[in-house]
Amino acid sequence: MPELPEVQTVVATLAPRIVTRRIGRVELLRDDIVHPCGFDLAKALRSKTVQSVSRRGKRIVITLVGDEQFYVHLGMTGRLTIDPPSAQIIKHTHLILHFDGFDVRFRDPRRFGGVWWLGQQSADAGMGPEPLDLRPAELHRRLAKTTRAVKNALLDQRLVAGLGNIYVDEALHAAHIHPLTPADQLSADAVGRLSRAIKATLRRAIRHRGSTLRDYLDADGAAGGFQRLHRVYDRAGHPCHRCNTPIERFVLGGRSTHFCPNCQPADRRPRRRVSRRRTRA
DNA sequence: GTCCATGTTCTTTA
DNA sequence: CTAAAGAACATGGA
Repeated sequence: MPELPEVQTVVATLAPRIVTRRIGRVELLRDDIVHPCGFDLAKALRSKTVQSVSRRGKRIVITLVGDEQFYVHLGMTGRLTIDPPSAQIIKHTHLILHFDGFDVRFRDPRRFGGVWWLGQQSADAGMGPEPLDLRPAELHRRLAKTTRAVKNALLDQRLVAGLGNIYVDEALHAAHIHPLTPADQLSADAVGRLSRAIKATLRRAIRHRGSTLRDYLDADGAAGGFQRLHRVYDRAGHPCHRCNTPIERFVLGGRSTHFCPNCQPADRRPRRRVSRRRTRA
């Protein structure tokens, strides 16, 4: 479930615990989560000290003293948590890094996530720019290269890195853009709104420590709070907070897509706005 | 049993 | 050849 705000929150909770700390024993309980396949991760990490923890797109990048690095991708259900060494090892725990006094454990039931050893390589390969420092003109240039629906284009990590199903739906609503709009047909004005909407949505989500719908927890085991502020995601049939029109849901590229038919019209220009922002609680 | 899920990548189709 | 659409991956919860 983790998109940029959730990954950022994991990095923020993990970094202060492990930076400058030394990894002791490494337990790899399931070796097919390691890439490249067959790489001896335990050997590479044992007795190494963590220099930094950062984020690139949805990747959690851990750099060791000596500048070798690896990244963890949480996939759909992955968690990277700090646990007491005495904690029971629950099902689907695939990797344990033993530090002095605590463990860092990677658990991922669906195993869409994993650990990628980079060595001296950068974590940038195949990644688009970071959305939080992407200029509108650059976003416009990138969107203009594809006829795909803007929602599909924004989910493409090579076009821009870090957005997923939740935040694309939320940002398109904030920008008043229909998800099926061909990416290359967006006006400069629309891309300007989209650029601001993406940044504002991500910043708010980070401030609220991400969204927990089902599986996501940060490194301290804490859930996010942004799901309570979603305007469209998982709100099909509920009134739009801006205009009270029921939010609609359809499937696009195998992903559920949520939008307000009044605020995000397919063709026509203007829209109605109702003064009331919220229905009673 | 059925459907659905915060992601990515491979395969198929146009 | 390229771009876009679909299927596949694996598990669990409603």
